Amino acid sequence: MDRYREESRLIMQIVARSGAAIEQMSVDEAYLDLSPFCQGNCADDSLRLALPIARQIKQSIRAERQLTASIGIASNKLLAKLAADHKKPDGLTVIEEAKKIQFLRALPVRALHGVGRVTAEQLNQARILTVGDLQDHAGDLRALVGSFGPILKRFALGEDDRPLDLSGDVKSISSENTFLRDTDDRRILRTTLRQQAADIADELQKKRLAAKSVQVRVRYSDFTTLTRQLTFEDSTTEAAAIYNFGCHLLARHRLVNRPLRLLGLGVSNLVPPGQQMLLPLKA
DNA sequence: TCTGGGGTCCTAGGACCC
DNA sequence: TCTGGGGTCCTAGGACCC
Repeated sequence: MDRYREESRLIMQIVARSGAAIEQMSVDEAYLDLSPFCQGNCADDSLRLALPIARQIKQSIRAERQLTASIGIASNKLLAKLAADHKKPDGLTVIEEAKKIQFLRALPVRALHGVGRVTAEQLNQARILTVGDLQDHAGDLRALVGSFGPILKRFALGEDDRPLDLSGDVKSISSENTFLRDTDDRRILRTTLRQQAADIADELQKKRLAAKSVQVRVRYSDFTTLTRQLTFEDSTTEAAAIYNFGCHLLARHRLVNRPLRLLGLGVSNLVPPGQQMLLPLKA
């Protein structure tokens, strides 16, 4: 895994040479905003101006890392991702504004960002199978998918105004383990929790953060999954404290009343370390 | 996919305060 | 004492993404 991370870092360095603003999504995926370098006479002209930059990135990755990369060029994140996935190992796909409706029509609804197993099932039951069906749907999608309705409609039409998230802010850090065999052996559970607390404390230190909430997660043999969390006034960076809160949560809610398939520990409510509590001001 | 691990966001209910 | 409304915080679960 560390090999992956290192490779990822090197490739992101190559990508960064484009000068574009970058939002890294995972070890092997990132969005680039090339709009400052690609101002054409019309939207599709601008997209075409991105082509040589994309070719250069692919070539550098191949020359320097002996790896292929798939790139999608489009006017927003939704379409760029679909374009990148269009041809997989070594692709370069442009979705032009003039052709986006047509490109989307035949795709299953599941292809759209935010449509997972459950939402796809909801839509399918209403006989909405493809993105084309969504485009043609006259009624209010809120009846089917709640507040996601208006966004889903826009996605179906290839419209997406989500900006790149360049902040790099982390909201939570967690670690979990699935046991080879379900267990309620306290020694095994304590050892696991202690290691997880140590890993989390390491990450907190690397990211220069402290946590104000601790959360445990258990999963039983029937796949029932429970989480319990605790928020405190002072923040912590210490493995021992995180471990203790984890033990406390497990005990207080009697979560180990049968063997566990999975045990997880996490922190959230992250703040700069050593931050003092703000005292309420009274006039 | 009889199901691994690390995340984010949304919703809904309850507690608490004014 | 009971009633009401609004706002905020915490908690838990679930859907989704990579």
